[in-house]
Amino acid sequence: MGARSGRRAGAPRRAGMDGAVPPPAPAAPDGPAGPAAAADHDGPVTLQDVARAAGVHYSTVSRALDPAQARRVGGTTRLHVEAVAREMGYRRHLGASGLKRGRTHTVGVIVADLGNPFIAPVLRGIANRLEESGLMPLTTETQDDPARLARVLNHVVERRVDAVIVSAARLGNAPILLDIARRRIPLLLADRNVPQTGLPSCTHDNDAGGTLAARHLLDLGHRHLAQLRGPQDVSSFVDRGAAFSRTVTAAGAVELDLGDAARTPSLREGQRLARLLLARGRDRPTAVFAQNDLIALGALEVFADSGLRCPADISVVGYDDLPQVDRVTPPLTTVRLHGEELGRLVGEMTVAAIASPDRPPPSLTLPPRLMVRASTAPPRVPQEPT
Amino acid sequence: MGARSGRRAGAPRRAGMDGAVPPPAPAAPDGPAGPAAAADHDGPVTLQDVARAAGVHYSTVSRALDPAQARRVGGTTRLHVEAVAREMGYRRHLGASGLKRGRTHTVGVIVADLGNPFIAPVLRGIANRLEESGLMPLTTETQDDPARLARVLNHVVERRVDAVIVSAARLGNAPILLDIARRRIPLLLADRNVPQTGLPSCTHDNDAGGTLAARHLLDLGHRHLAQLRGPQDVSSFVDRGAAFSRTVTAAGAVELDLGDAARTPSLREGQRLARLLLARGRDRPTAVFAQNDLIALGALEVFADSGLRCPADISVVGYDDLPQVDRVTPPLTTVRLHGEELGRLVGEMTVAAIASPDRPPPSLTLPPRLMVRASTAPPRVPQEPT
DNA sequence: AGATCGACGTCAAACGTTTGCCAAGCACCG
DNA sequence: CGGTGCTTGGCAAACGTTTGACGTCGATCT
Repeated sequence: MGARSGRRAGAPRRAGMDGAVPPPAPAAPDGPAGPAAAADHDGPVTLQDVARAAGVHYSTVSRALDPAQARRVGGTTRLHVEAVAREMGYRRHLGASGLKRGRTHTVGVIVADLGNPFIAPVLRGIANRLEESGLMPLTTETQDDPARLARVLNHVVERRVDAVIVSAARLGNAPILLDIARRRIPLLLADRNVPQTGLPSCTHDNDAGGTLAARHLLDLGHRHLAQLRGPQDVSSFVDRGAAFSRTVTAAGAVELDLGDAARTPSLREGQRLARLLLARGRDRPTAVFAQNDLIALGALEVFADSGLRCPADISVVGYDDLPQVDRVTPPLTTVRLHGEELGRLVGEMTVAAIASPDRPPPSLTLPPRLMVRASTAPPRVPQEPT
Repeated sequence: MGARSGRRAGAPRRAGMDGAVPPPAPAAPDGPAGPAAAADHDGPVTLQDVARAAGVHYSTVSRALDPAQARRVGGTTRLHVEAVAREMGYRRHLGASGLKRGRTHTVGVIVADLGNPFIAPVLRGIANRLEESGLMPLTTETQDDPARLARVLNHVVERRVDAVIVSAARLGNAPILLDIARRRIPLLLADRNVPQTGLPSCTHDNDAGGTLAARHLLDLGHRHLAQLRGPQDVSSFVDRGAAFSRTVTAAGAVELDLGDAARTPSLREGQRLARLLLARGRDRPTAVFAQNDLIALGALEVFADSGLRCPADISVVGYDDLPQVDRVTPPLTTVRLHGEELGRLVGEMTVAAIASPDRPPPSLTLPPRLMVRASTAPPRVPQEPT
């Protein structure tokens, strides 16, 4: 080497912002993070640059800066190198590092809908847990579009993420998920399961949740019930629906089959289903279980518009306990999930899966909890008090 | 290489799921994305592997697969190579590619709080626009913690993102932001501005928004007003607050100075400010401008709890028009922003900034719009009808 | 004193791509 | 038939790291 052009010659150069920058104030020329200057080429500072400046070989710099290898280099040298590196604002190039080490310290996180309030705590839990292990989530949403899921998976594969967490899985996505698993990329399912794949998952106990909802309504005395179902290609909805039905039937009460389900777990679809329900006329149940809060909110709205009072005329149970549902009218009885905890756990599982890819972590379920509020009450005229 | 252990010997192995797998069905052995097999080593398929299988040099494969270079290779060869690559499930290693090309096709996106409903559409807008240009957002939240912001910025720098979009900027973050800019990483501010830095930004017109809110209340006849301020180190709140005050004063009405501001733009802080306001007793204004909807919701709750009726006793204007605020009681009058549009625009700016890093794109502002609902009404006893 | 050892550094070969350059082959033209 | 130009494909040098395999140098042991 040695024969590179000039060294620390030339003007300091204030790397960055040469082109028209409107306001003058450069404000704090030396930020807290150091000058970040002094490479003899443009582009970021490299190991070479630091090595030259510190007067050692670049492999020494690499070792000095890697805690795991730091004992391979003398104490004073290490301190010196560290000082120089900090001074120059060196940041290691994780892409290059990953090329060599085969680890990108990045985990793909794929969710269905960032706008669903339920997802934020989950992401927070994941991010916090991953950060503890030096990993960073690469989050994307699919909007429940299979084509988009495929594209996103492609992106994360190209980026060679260390693992993928999918919380956007629909039952039909099994093949494409298995394709990822076949690439030996650890794949974890969060919140939504796809049992046929046998992939490790961390979900809420939808079975328990559905049972909870049913039992509550039965205990109140309801004998005519119905469900406003979420998309039936999502395990969570199927499971909680099945548990609800099972419990209702076992109690000898009757469940009206609406014959349709929401295409997306959204307010709008909740409205549609509610209208469908009202169309049943005299057949109408005294209580409904909306398979998630958004559907419940949509339904409440339709009920109110058609003069039906909740809970006097009809009781409504939701699912998820979204942030504001205790503030709508009437405050919604719902099943509470602990999103952040779930995120944290799946983060934990991910770390484990990366550490030993051949031994996938066991699946987990979290218990839900019923939040009783004002949207449920005994039926006005208790049918068949038995 | 060559002398690695076994090849395609051994059982199929169902990659990554040896441990207890409950359901049997392997489901669709060949997914739509191809077999993804047949490298003579473990780990992902490389150019070398494809080249060997196709009987050409790996540089030829590289070219055949790059649309921009594809004309450098003969038609039949290209088709053959493409077929083999698809067959083998080859995915290019973006890390390695980025090392050579200096482009990661990744953009860091930093937001304050993923749980804030306002942010989801913004992220959607950004993601959609970026995807059109083959970029992928790397999204993280800082929870408005400066230390966390620093960590996150460090992460994205280490990953050599092509640009960074910061929507979590507080005014005090100027130095650390400039540190990024000094590294010649294009940096765009979304929603929140930091004027001192002169960085390009895309924000809502908070000046217009604050004016809109003030004018509405003044037009209703209110003469005694107050603001429930958001964090005063965030440009958006400062700006809309200033505009509000200016308009109120110009109209000769009086604004009560609460002497405090929310530490975070959250429901809880809204409650605190509302209690502070009530403590003023007989001094109480007839209308308040909450600088965002969460604060407004918190305040509404406190008002209701203390027997104050809205809008009869006190009018409330919010800001953001969050998804559910038309469904609380009373439906909230608020200023609507178009988050997705903002996201899209900042995505656009980002693409431009990456294309020509020396010519930062001009800043933009989007006009807000007042949504009048039931939380505002004329004061019960119009003071000084003039 | 010679062998051995530990500590500290350097060398150089990867990792998977991209790409400037060269060479071979071919067609075409004068 | 020689020259020119075009097409196609191979070669090899990067990009910034990591890391196994040496060296070198003192110090310690026998």
